[in-house]
Amino acid sequence: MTDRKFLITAALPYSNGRLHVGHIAGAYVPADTYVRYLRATGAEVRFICGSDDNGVAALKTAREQGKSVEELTAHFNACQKRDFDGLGIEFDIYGGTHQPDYVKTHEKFSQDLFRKIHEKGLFTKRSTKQLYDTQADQFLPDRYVKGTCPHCSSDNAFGDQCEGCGRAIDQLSLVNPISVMTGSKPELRETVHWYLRLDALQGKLTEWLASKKDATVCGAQWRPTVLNQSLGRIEAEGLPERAMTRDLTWGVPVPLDDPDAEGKSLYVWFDAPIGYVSFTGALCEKNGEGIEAYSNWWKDPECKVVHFIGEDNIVFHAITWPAMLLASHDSDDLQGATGEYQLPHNVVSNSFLNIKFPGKDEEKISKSRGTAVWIEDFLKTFDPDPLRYYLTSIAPESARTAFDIDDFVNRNNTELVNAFGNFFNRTMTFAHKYFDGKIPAVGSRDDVDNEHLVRCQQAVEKTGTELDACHFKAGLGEVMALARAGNGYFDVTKPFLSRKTDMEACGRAINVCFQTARTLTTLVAPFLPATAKKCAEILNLDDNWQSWASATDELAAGHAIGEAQILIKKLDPKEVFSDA
RNA sequence: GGCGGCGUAGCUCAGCUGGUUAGAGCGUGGGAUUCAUAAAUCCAAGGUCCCCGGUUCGAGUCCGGGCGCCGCUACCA
Repeated sequence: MTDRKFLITAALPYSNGRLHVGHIAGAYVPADTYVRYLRATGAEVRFICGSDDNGVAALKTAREQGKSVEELTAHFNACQKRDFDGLGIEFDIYGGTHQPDYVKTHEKFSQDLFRKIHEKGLFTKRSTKQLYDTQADQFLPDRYVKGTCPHCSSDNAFGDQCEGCGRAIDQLSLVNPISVMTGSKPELRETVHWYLRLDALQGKLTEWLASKKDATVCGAQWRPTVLNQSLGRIEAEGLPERAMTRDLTWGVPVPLDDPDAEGKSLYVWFDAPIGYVSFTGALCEKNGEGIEAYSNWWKDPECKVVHFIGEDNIVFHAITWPAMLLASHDSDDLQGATGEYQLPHNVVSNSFLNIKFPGKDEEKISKSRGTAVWIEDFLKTFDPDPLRYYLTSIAPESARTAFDIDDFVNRNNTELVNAFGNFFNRTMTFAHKYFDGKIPAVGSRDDVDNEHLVRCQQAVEKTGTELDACHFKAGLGEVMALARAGNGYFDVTKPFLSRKTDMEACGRAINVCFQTARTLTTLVAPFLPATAKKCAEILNLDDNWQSWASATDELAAGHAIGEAQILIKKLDPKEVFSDA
């Protein structure tokens, strides 16, 4: 087990806004849970994230807020980091593609990869016409041009799609185009860009993706949506060349000795995933291994790279990004030979989270419509673990689900508190009342005791199996099932009766309850780290308590436990709603 | 239009390569109990597994068709 090596990434949040529950449910809680589990099994893991700072969207927001783009992205980078910290999502490094401490390294990595692909002849240089905002002094992406729809004459049409009739629009066919950046009338200009030859890579990519269909062959369970969406797309439309450069100065400069490259940046979707690599380099440097040690993670076939993303990122992480990596290869090895960038071992994607307010229909989370539940606000009222619990239990693993504050409170109270918290609490208080705060003697266990202990062992295995497969909802379900089984055992053995008649039997039962609590502590740790830590303190466990292998190590009779305390607070729906 | 996902108990959802009386949690009704954050536990009621057809000894599970909801369709990330 200890020879396993993983590099886990969570999607880089774009640094022009705060984080809401949808972001967290999609990529971050699952990734953090996975990392914690892998570490518990003894794997060597690095967990990488950071902000995606480049691109025109940050410029636009900065302009709207009257800030410099550096100021804006630094601000939100810090906000996001705070939110992650508050939720117990612990990256080994939280970088930023244009943050002062990372931008140089990031540029170097991005430019190196671009050059490498260029040398391999997998870019096509081509000229196109595009709208230009003379006031903002920049070319306008489709979405940044507004105008009248050529189909339905709606005034609410953008350069990519009409909001009125929903039809796709060519930017140049818009009637009376207006720049969203400045409101001025754009003019048509000629521009040159470098296009990635996805067409040339299509065969290899298809083969690579197809190899992920069989988990027993590739060793990773790809979610059907990720695979089918990507393969379906390629099969239906093929892969055309895609521009990987933009007319923009806020980004990574195009590293070519070519007058046409002047004033151009790499497309933000080209450089963003390279952030995973450059932040790894920065982490290695910080750890004193030197920046080049990144290759121990990225260019070693023994290391498994797993990306956690939201559904909007599927195409980029399952097609474009692997294409970039493939394009850099000298060998024909699909996954990457030693010394070459390894293609992702898995891409784990969740659907989006909708939101459901009391008395209203389920709807999309939207900043502009004010339907987002911000992490910052949430953490002012609630502890992080109930949110982690809720988001994992309703995780949109196969279809969209909805965040419902009513449901959140209910699940917290009826599941987390009543089943899990209560089992701990009744065991602890019982031991304090009748066994002087010490683990009672094992006694001579009977079938009921032994069967329950076997049940604990099975829970460890089942939870592990689910987590290995990135089935977080199911994994958490196994943990909760054990907590319920613990309650069942308590009720069947009735130590509260035997304490009056047979202290040996009473102690025996409580001893088994403690072993169960011990196991639960390790099992719940990947999901609810703060709660697990509390459990470990209460149980007075040694430093190795998170190790999966030690989950069923028995607490010795006589072992002293700490004070009993409430693990999870019960929430009063009335108070919660008055806040919302 | 094309591609993809979803449609299973009142609610939220599990059901891998087809196989005994279709599962869990919540909710509801009831029993028994008191160590516990008035919690736990046990039992029960509740389903045409969206519809039609096909393959099969046998389909919620595979195939074809249809209906409904949703997402994607790349140069906004």
